[in-house]
Amino acid sequence: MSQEQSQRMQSMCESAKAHVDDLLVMLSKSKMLSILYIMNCDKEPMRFSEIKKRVNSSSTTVARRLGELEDYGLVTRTAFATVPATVIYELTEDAITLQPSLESMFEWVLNRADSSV
Amino acid sequence: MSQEQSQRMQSMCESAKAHVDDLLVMLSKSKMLSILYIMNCDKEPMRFSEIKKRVNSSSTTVARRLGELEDYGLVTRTAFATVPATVIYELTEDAITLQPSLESMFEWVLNRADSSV
DNA sequence: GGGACAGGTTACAACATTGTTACAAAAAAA
DNA sequence: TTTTTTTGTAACAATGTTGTAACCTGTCCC
Repeated sequence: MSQEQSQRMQSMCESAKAHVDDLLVMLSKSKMLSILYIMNCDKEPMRFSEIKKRVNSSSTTVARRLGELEDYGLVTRTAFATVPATVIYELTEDAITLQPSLESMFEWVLNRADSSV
Repeated sequence: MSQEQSQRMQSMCESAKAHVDDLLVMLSKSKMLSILYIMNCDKEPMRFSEIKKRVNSSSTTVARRLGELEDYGLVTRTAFATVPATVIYELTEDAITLQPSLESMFEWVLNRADSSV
């Protein structure tokens, strides 16, 4: 890492602690990163049941996480009055800017997994 | 994102789920991201008490998290037989290759924190 | 009327995690 | 001799989180 980056990191570390903490707590909730992960994999809008199936969790937890993501402005929820109901979730622009980080994180995991097999 | 990258992402999403999941579960534990964050900010080896103070948590939790990070090969623990004891923690080479991802994640967090003030 | 379906919500019991308290070790200082 | 310090660990009560089961809405189909 360059000196310049290092300094930026330094100053980043000194400020905005509370907000950072909030976000870290949110991202630390169970299935949260998984949801962002799978929505990141498959860029299409995704239905509730699809998300639930993919992260392998209960309706309750998935609903809770999606609600939190919506509150934080990371996903949008759109309901269609079809029969039966159709609700789709999409990452917001904001969430999409997080993609590169997640992606390189997952790549790191995979490289690691490869060399440890 | 390019088509090629998208395809890479796709194939990543189909394999090695277990490993990714392991990492996500580990990173989701309380204070885990915070610990990596502060160790990332301040690249020097860090003492137990310093980490504890910075993440504002109990000895028990900090010890648990550091143990998990050590098990996972992301930090090394070095004890010196001084009086009183001195123990330092450092990110491993492996963790350092993960830094750019975490760093950009933290940057994303900070940008968001800023704009929500 | 009675399903069936998607997409939830609510209540609650089961389970997991956290912090607190007590304790330990070792040597130097008071 | 007692205190002080750092770095933990063990036990356990308090707290937080999860999944389960039940229920709900709205509409189409039989």
